[in-house]
Amino acid sequence: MMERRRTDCPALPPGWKKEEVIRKSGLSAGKSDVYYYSPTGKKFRSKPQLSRYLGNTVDLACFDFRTGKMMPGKLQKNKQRFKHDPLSLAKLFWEKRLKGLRSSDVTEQVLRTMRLPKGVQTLSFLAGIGPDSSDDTLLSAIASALHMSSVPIMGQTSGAAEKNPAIWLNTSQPLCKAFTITDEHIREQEIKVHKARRSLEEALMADSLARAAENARELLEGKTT
Amino acid sequence: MMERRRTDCPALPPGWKKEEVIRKSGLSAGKSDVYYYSPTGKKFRSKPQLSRYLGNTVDLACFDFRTGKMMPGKLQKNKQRFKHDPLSLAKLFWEKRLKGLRSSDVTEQVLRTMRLPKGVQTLSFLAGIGPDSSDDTLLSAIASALHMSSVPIMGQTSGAAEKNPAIWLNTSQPLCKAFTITDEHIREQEIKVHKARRSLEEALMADSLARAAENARELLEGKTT
DNA sequence: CGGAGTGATTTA
DNA sequence: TAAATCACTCCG
Repeated sequence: MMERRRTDCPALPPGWKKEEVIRKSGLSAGKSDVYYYSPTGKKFRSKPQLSRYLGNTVDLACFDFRTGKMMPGKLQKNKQRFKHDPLSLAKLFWEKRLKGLRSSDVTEQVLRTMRLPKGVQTLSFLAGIGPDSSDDTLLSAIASALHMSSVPIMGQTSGAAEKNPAIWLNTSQPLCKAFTITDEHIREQEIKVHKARRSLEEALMADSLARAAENARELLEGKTT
Repeated sequence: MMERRRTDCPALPPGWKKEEVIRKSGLSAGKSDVYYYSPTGKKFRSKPQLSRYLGNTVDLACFDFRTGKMMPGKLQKNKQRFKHDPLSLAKLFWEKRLKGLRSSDVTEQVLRTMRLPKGVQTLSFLAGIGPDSSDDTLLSAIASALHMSSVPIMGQTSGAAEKNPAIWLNTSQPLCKAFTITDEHIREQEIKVHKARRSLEEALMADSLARAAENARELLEGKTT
């Protein structure tokens, strides 16, 4: 059920165990904490603490506390290394999105996630969008464009949506977003999951759009510069 | 200038405070971080974060986060720095992309698109020499992203769906988004908090999207500045 | 689990 | 390159 199993850690001397505990609530819900246990059962919560204990018996310079593995490329600059490897990029994408989820301050999380990287932001001026516009504008512009051009409109929405007062629908417009939030009975864990999924959705969209827009920008600038 | 006293910030609404903290160790020792505190005590660590919170309540275009003062000559953001006729170029661009819209096998397309280094992506869609020998990759990515973002999460509790985002990829949905959060139980202590958060979330998102969609509609219907 | 403090990454 | 933003560690 839970991710609380202590696993062997090959990167450390025999007998050392690693454990990862997922945070269940609060601002950092979904994030995890990593612990290590010495052969004698002593718990270690950070790399410095581990280092102090092991002294020079083990060189932790390349030891990545979170993953529990030795990272040859020394420092955490490994991230940089992967940046240009397409496969790693794809992996990182999912990993990042799935992990960097905040559940509590959802409002800000979502808005921040929806903020588009440079590519799209640059594009926004192409779309003639005013200074006031948020990045959402561009997202919607794209969405609308797609919609108006080739995406068929299926039926509106389920009855659930219609009943909900929080819903926002504008049938006169190509882009509709409906929020249906029913909270009769709440179970916190459930919320986290749902919110996390929503964050994931947004993340996926933003990321894909960012990449696409980046190309667009390059194209357009290449033509005009 | 020095330590870490919270000072009033005249450039912001009454009650906002500014603080500068010098980093005392590590590689970045000696550098400083600037924080702001809302009247309610919430801490802000960057201008974007501040912006998101203040919304259009305060125009931060000229606000210099580090100094805490308005700098009239500082308009770095959202400014017209486009080169030729961006609007038509952009329109043309999207229009072209839209024609090759494909809804099948979007999963793979998205993944492939995300894997491609941006240089390759640009080339492939410019020259039509991509792996799929079409220049629809970008658009498909966008379409997929939109689909993903648009796929409502109905109340269903498919475990598969929760764990595999790709499952959403092939759904055909209008550009309507329905968020359904089904709550069962929640610890009483947290009910208020969560409800408050959701309310805020709804309000912000609905408003943001409404404005965005409106802008998009006007833009695409030919509104020319 | 929170969050101040610092590293890492992105932007200008 | 530095500055700004963001992410994460680490310890209470």
